[in-house]
Amino acid sequence: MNISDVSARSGLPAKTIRYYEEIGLIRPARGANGYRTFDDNDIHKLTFLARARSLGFTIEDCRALLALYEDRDRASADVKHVAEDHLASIDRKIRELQAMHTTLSDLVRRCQGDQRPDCPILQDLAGSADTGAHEALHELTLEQQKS
Amino acid sequence: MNISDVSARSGLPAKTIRYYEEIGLIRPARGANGYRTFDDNDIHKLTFLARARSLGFTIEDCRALLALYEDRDRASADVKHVAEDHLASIDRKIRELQAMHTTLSDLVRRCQGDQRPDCPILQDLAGSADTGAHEALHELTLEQQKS
DNA sequence: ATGCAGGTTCCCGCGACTGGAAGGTCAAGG
DNA sequence: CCTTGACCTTCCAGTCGCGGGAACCTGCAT
Repeated sequence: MNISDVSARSGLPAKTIRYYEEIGLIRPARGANGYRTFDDNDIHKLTFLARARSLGFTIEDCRALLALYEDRDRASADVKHVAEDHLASIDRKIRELQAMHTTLSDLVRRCQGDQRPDCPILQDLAGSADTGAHEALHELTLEQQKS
Repeated sequence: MNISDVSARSGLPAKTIRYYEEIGLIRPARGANGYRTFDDNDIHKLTFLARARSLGFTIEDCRALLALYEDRDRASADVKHVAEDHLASIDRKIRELQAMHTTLSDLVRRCQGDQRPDCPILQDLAGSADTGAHEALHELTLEQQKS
């Protein structure tokens, strides 16, 4: 099976599949012409990777998960650990985005959006700290800067 | 005022301030020794940028917002437009992350996390589509791939 | 023989920085 | 005057996960 077929089956662009080989996630065979030849196991791995990536796991997470997947003596605790760490980072990102959303939607709501130059959004960015939202977000982002 | 003072005041790393100059967001003066010399306006712009970046605006958004900020004849509608676009992209990201969170937290919850190899997380990644969550997320990510 | 759709490698670019090397400058202390 | 150490400068490389495109090779149909 050539790369474009595998691309269609896995949903991954051919470029991505080549990249995954380059970084050692898969090792497809090569035909006499130099073309990559994918077997069922390669395809299986690629769909695994596509699914893991779609859940937001990093490439290195995927490498670890793939290794665990192929290790029949793995402990499910190890898998769960990777997933929980990722889940926590998703949580952090959601909270960060929600804090932005809160502040921004408030500013947008208060902006007339007409031809006049007066604009609460610019006022906030310029540091006129009369809204309270500024400082609240600042605290939040400070808390989250560790990650 | 030298760069480390400005860094302390604006909260931005010196590296970042140099980068902002490089891409033309600020144009600090130079002393006879070649050191950057920042005036109040530079500092004002940098705190503006720090605030805008902390709200998730891209650098190009920041460039536009800064230009609007300095244009006394701007229409607040233009500012609002930039902010609304950004707000929409924040919304998309939140929904994407929430979809991941839903699926992942379900998988984590169902994983025993012990010494045994059986693991619903790996089963899902491997494509055993008996949960229903897989397909639901797939639909979602397909919808969102446009952005 | 020709065309074209596939495949291959290679290198550059993205965004928004961050780290580090190599070197110039400044103020204080011996 | 010399040294030390903290600053400043520029420049280059790396991050993450690919995507674009050049230049070239292969396979198959006409």
